[in-house]
Amino acid sequence: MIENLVIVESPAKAKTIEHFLGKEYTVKSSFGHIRDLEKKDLGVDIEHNFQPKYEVSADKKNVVKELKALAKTAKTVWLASDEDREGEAIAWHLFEVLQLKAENTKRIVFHEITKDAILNAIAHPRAINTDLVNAQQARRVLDRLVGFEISPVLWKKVKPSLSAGRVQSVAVKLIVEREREINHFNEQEYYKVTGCFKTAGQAEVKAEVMERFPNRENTLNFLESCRKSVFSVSRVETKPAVRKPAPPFTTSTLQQEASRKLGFSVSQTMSVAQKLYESGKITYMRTDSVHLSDLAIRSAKAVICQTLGEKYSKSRQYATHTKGAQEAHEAIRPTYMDRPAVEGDRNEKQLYELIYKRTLASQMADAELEKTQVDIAVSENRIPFTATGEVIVFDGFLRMYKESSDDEGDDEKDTLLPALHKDDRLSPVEITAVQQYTLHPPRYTEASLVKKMEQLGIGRPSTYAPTITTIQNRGYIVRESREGKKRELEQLVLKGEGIKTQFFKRTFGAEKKKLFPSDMGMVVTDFLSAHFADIMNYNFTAQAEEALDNIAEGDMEWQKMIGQFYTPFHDSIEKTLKNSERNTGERLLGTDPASGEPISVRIGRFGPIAQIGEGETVRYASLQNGQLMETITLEEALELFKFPRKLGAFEEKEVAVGIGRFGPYIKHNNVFVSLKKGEDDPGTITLETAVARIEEKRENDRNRQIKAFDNGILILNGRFGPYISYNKKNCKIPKNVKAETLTLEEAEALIAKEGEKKESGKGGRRSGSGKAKSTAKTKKGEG
DNA sequence: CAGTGAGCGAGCTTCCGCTTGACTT
Repeated sequence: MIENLVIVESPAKAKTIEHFLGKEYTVKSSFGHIRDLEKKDLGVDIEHNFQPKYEVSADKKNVVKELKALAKTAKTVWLASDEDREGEAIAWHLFEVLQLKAENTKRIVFHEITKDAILNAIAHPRAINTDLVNAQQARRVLDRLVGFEISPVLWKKVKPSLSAGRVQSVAVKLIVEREREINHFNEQEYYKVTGCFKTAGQAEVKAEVMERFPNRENTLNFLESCRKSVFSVSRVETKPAVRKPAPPFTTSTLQQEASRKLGFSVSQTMSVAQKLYESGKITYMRTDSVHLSDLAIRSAKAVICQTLGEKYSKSRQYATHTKGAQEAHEAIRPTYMDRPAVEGDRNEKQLYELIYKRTLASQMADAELEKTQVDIAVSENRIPFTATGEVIVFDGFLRMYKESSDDEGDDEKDTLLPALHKDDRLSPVEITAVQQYTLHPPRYTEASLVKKMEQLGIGRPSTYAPTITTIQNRGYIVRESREGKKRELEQLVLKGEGIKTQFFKRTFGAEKKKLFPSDMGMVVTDFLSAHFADIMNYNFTAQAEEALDNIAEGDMEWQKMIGQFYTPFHDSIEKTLKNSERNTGERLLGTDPASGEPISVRIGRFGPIAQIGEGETVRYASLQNGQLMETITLEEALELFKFPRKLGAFEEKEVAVGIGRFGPYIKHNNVFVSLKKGEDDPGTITLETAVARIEEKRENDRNRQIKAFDNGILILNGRFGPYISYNKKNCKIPKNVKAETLTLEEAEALIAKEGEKKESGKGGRRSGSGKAKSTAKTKKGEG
């Protein structure tokens, strides 16, 4: 028999709250939603006014059992899920599934986990808000209808197992459209002029010409005029400026900054933050709110005043402007503001420090700057040089934290200018014009995609990371680093009397961990845009949210909203199934000059291929990594058919060079050897070089080997330390066993053990759900 | 990990948002 049962969503939260409430209250967690639409089938009864068919989720059966038992004996049940659409629905599902009674069930909400907030909530219970619950049901049903009606169309018309959805399809579209912008980008050449001058007192002044020069001739003319010119200060303007701190972290801004400053992936940030949350070091990490509790603001103020002085403190409350924000939680902040560092692994320490500094900085004074702009007139030309200086008068929050920007290398520095006055004469030291090219818009990183999604109101803090994983697992996009191309650039230098031309090399287009669309991503995006334009519209979610708000306000019936959407939507499903062709994204490139047969690209069973001819004489070649069907040229496609190229024989076996998924390789006696990047060209490599590469690989393999037993068991050094290799199977060596002294018997015992594990693992997987399968797939892709 | 790409057909795939572990390498 218990007095009070309080149910919250998260177990970590339950623990904290139990502390605040004392013995009279038993606090349990529902672990999020406990019930959902039927896993199989549509789960929505279209015929009967879209009646949802709910079932308790498989992994929540035990939770429900426990809660039900407790609820039976409790005098009062307090439903304390979050105060947002999903939280209200969780409360309602709990009420239904646990068969609670209205007279002893109370709904309470709090936005911050402080004692005051919780006691206040207990003092002001309310009933479940049915309108808000209905808004959630509408959201859920809408997403199910979109996902489960469109995906099967893709299975029929494009490829099995593909998926489409309100959020993921638009996320892919963003990446596809950006790629096309880049492909269609018209690069412009220009010259940028910078100058170094000296004052009468020999102080150095660096300045640049703000105007871009469109071509070489133009630039030379300007330099010529500089040669004959005198330089003098024509204007000095000094202005005070202030910079304000950024608001404390939300999920999205934390993901962005952890990506920029720490190099974390979006999901890595979330799992590290989860650990910090579970150990009570930070507040909840899935939030869209920048709100801070009064307690947090007060204690931040105390810490700042004590460590830095009162003038560094400025208490601020921030307002959330994000589209569709629901603000059920606080911003992400340290639980205790007087803890600048915490225990934990390296990642936890780093992420905590970031959160700590950002939160404190948000409660600090503005930075005060003095910006100076100086124009330097060129006597023989109307175009001036401009020098800018920035001096920090008072560092304020900058002492603690500075937000990074997505534009790399655009960091402003504290540049000090010497004292300059109007009409001061300056003598030129060196004037340099550098050839430049305008840059295409940047590809998305995981974090910048999250930023964009948040701006469009697509997805929620709890789904940003999983959505990015999903669209990669489906093969719509890839995250890759690509090497850029070196390019020779011209530099014109005016020093003394002469103008010298120099050349230097710079890398263009290098990409680090950026998101690229695959051919499949492009084909599916085009297919969906052609047939389901509404859903692919960037405003679709925003418009749906408006309708959901109406439902939440009680101004509209949820079934009515779904009905208005469904009729035309289902019509387009039927039409697409009936009228559209199977879509492989086929594109005709031209004719093969050798045979005169047509050459085309399309998505085949194993991915994108190029094809020459048809019928008996048909020939296929896979596209290379990084090549897209949309942009590949006839010449590049013809190049693919030159492989595999036979080079000759070595040790009486054939040596051939080919191009595979991981780049160019040499094949000899069923052994594959990669070509050396930057050195070997698959089109021209000789037998001699190929043999040298084979020998190198053999040498490497020998070094890898720790021990070899007579019966073919090998002890090898691998990426994860020493392991046993036998019959192409690998087996880990436990940490407490020394690889060098391993005997044959011990090795065999380990292999036998590994075999057992595999067997039982396989059995489990076979009977497991589809989820296990997709995890396996992911592993393969990463490996 | 890297030569593949026919055709048939059974049985399966899929959404978004709330939550944690349970799994390997």
